[in-house]
Amino acid sequence: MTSARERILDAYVDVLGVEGERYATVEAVAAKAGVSKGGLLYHFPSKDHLAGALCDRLAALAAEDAQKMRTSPEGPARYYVRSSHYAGTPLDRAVMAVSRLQQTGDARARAVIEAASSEWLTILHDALGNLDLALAVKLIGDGLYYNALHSALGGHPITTDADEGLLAVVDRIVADHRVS
Amino acid sequence: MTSARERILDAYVDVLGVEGERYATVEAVAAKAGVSKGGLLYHFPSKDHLAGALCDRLAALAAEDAQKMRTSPEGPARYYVRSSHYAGTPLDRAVMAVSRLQQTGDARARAVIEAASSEWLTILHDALGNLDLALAVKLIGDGLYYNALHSALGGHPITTDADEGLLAVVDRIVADHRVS
DNA sequence: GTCTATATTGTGATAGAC
DNA sequence: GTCTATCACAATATAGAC
Repeated sequence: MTSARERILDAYVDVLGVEGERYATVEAVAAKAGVSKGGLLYHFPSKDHLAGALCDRLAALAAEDAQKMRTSPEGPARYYVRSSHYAGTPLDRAVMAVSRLQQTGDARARAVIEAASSEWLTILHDALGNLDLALAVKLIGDGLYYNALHSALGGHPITTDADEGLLAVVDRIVADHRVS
Repeated sequence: MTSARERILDAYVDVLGVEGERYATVEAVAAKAGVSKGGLLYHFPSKDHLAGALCDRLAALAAEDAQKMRTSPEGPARYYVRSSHYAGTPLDRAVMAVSRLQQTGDARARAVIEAASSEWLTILHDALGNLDLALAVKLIGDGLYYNALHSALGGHPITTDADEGLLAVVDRIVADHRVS
């Protein structure tokens, strides 16, 4: 049995991702986690603490992912674009949730997204040797997140499969710039 | 002097874009527009009507833009990527505002963004003749919006200049695929 | 058309029982 | 550790004066 703390955090991610920030009330999250409002507020003294814990979780998951991306056999560019297709992984869900949080003006949410984003761009730049090219690849991945962000609400479960045609275009862009 | 209705709608776009959905209360919007809460609710019988009017405004601006994009001398691909850099145009501001609205689960916001998105992709597909390539270009533009969405909050005024290096990469991608 | 109350509801947070 | 009240406050919306 996972700890109550983790279950509550999972429920928060879930409600943020599926219903949106407006519906992620303490009561709704508590209900989803199977505890009462008071029960939740024992583990997280305020809603703000809950948000902070979520940001910490994303920071940890993003650091893990950066490591995988750096050492990926297919190369960071293909890895980034492929993994930017929403597939419901813990990282995907955390990014979606914190993106929603960030829209409320939460400064930590902004900072953690900005940090991860900057790290991913650095990895692409290191691998591709060209900042404009790295930016183009990064933006394709970000665009996938943007679309997921707009598709995921209102109970639409999304999970887009990695798009082979798009990946082929990315491969080609990268290859074309390498020979120049 | 613009009509009070338009002034209120402008204020709504402003607050949504700069402070976020959470702070876009009827009172805050009314204050920004220089009227009272009751004054606002005379023009828009409910907050929901206000949201609906904003979606209608975006639909009109997006239709205008699609026309410009189709007939752009630089070509739809370069036009789309260049104009996706946030420059504070009425369309930029409306997209940003409705994106924020969409995050609350508003169905009309979702529909209008989805419709514009689909139209832009169609134009790119028609111009480039290759759906995967059109998708890649579209995603680069969407990625720019995604980043603007995260940068714009908390009083950070953004207005990114069009990035010539990125545009050059896009030109090259398009050219490379045309000869094949 | 625009304002000042006021009613109503929803939300975050506290207190204290178990 | 978790629950059931309960409080304090903010937000939408209404009513009626001007």
